[in-house]
Amino acid sequence: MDEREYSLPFFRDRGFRRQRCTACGAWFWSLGDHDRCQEAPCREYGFIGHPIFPRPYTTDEMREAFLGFFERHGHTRVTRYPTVARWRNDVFFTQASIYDFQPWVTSGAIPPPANPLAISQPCLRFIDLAEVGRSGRHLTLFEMMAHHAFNRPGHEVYFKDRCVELCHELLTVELGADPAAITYKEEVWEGGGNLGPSVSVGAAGLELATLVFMEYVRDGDALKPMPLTVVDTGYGLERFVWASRGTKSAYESVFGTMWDELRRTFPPRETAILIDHARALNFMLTDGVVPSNSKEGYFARLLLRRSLRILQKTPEAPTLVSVLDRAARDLAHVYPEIGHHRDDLHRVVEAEIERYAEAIERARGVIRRHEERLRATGGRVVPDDLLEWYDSLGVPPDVAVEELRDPPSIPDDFYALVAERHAAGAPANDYADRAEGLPEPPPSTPATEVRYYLEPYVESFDAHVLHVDGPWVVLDRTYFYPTGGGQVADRGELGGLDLVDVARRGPWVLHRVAGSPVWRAGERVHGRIDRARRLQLMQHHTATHLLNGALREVLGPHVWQAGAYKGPEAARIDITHYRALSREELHRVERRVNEVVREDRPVKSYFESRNEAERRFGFTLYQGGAVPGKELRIVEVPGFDVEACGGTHCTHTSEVGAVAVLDVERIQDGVVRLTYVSGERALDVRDEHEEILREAARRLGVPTNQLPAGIDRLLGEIEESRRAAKAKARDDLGLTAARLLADPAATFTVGEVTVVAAQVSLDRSGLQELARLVTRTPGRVAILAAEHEGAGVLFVGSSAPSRSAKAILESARAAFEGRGGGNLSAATAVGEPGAPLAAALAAARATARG
RNA sequence: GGGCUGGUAGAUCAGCGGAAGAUCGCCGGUUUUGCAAACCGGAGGUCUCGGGUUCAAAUCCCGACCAGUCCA
Repeated sequence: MDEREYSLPFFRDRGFRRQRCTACGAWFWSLGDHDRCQEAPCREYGFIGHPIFPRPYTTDEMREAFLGFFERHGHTRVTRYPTVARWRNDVFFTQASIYDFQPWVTSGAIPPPANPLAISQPCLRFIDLAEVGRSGRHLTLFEMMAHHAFNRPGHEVYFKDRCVELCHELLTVELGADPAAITYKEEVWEGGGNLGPSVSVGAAGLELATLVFMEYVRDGDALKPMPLTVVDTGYGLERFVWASRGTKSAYESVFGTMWDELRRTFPPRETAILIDHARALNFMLTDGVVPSNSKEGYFARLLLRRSLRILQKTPEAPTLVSVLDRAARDLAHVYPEIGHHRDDLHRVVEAEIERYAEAIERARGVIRRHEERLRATGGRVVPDDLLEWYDSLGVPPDVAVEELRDPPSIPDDFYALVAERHAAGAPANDYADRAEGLPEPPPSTPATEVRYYLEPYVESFDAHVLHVDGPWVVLDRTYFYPTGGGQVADRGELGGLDLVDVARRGPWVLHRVAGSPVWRAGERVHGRIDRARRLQLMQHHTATHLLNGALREVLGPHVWQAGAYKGPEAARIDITHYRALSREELHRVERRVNEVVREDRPVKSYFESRNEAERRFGFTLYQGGAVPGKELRIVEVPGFDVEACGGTHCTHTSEVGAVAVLDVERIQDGVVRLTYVSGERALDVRDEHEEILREAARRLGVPTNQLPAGIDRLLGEIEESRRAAKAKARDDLGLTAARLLADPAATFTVGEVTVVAAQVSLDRSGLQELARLVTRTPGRVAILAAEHEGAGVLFVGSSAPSRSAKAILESARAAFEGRGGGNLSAATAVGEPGAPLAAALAAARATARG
């Protein structure tokens, strides 16, 4: 990046000098003279015992100082976003403040909530999980304070120069740092195909902030200016607090009195881990993560289980729930939503604690048995076994070792070895682009005016064609609902052609018709919506909201929508929940939903500013993932359910008719799927079910209400006749065995050994059973032959140690070109079709005699 | 989303190519004033499901389903 990018008027006018770090070689700007940049590792920490800021701040004070400063300097304070980044499919968690605005705001698709804005965003990062408590500064939960500006052509807010000036003023004027101590290091930031200059702000060995200026798009080797440039800053709240206190580790500065409290029981490292994890868990669980074995849920489980292990090792340790509560109390000063649903959060945690105990219990059994088996054969447990057990049973090595009589030593690099086992490549981070495969209208095409929100009951309308591309048509206005929010697109007719799909792309609604329309731009066309289908979709969509509300009421506020689909045949909703639904819970949910339907509550749909809506309803608005836009469309059933939603809805709950849940399944750990129908479909499905019952009852010849009893009787009869058939077959075989033993043509004796040799008419398993009956008495040999499916089968059984079944079979095999084998007590072979079975039988008989 | 374990009697599990087992529980008997216990006997199985390989599959291979776990 060209050095002119960094030569800002602010630096030049204020007397900053461009200098070069003798350690890392980077250029930096400073008012003071430094041979090195003021960041680790180029220089060591100089602020321990000598704080960078003249007075100590608490975390809350520092956050307020930052936000207040930027508010006074023209920024709007924006509330935090959830730590679970539901609006993105490439990451699980919010890892930086700019994540809040990606991808829609940074791409220019929608305006930011305020411009410029200031925020302190709680972020979760798990990359350095192992360093937490060890390094003295790493955290899984931290707050990134930031000021952001989004500049469009003609609407410039501020960029590099003003940004650096604000930063410098914050540090030196607001917080009182020595201006000469600060260095601004020149760096380059790159990500997501964009890049730009960035400045790293350091003092006394500590990197305090990074100022990033997204400015260019990489186009091969060339750089093209971005139409929208972004000021992306990041100031580590915890670092600032640490810098104001200069304690040995950041934890003592950041964790306040909770640190001192837990330190009475735990060593520093464990204390730091417990508090850090408790803080992170409070945010994750409050924002709707349910611990599980996959996706974001796994990270909650990881933190919970790590904390549990520490607590379990210490006899006088408090409970995990009380540690979480204690951390929540500190956070709730600024984030009142933390701790709001304390009881529900406890239930979630207790469920996970129980599951961990079960997993460990299961593991103990496996480990003990494994060692016993090894000891029996003179082997012993090796370190590799510990790895295997951690991987497949979830038992940490120190717990496994407790269970062993002769434990191996735990490898020092245990967790590195685990990582090695999972060396497989990372999953593809695909931004699923729904627009893919859709035509792109020319940019000059005016936006489609969407009418389905305002007048959801309109059935036919006229509109003008704006653009035609193959079967796709763009209109100036439309009442057709495009696929979105889990609701499938409308059908109907457009200009006399069947409408087969509707999709949204940017500001346009694209209509796909069957055939090739020859319409010109400006032509007037008539649209007619498939009314019955649309009504059904509306009913399903509203039913989804009602169900969601009822689920949260019955199961608790940890329930979040994790996906939904509303089709004309049925609808389904996936929810986060820590176990399968019981019949009783489902029953209560169903009752509640239908109660709300009968109460005929209004379903209000309206637009509201994002900030106002979030203030009134909180982030549970975003059940279907985040919705872009400064204005949100709110769908509210007062006192029951409020969601940001772009779908079409009934105006009163009674229009839903009824909601019938057809199926409940646990689709993965932590996620339950409900499939249901409403409206006309509920009646149809009820009719179908009744018909199935009636038909089943008719076939069974019982009244419908006696169906279960009738089935029991039938099953009993089947079971009985199965037993009878089995008994009869056994009896028949017994008779055959007795007959053969009494038949001198079939039976002869050699010394102590009785040999039965005969050709019978049985299938393969019949031969085996008969041989078994004969050889139940010791000292017997059974040589049985049968024709089966055109080929000869020979079965030899032996209870005489002197006669090997296998040897007898081997001697006869060649005679009928048989293939087979066996062991001392049983052997079988199948011959070639047409080969002489009698000869084989004779050969076997001869061997048994001899 | 990917890897790894596992799915056999009511429960916990063994068996890992040659004729389905153990322990507990259950039923019956002996013994005992009664209970517990001991001893003897018995019932209980579509070895998760579907394909394949093989003379032969609970066992090996492939695929589903279910559960557990680790990693992103």
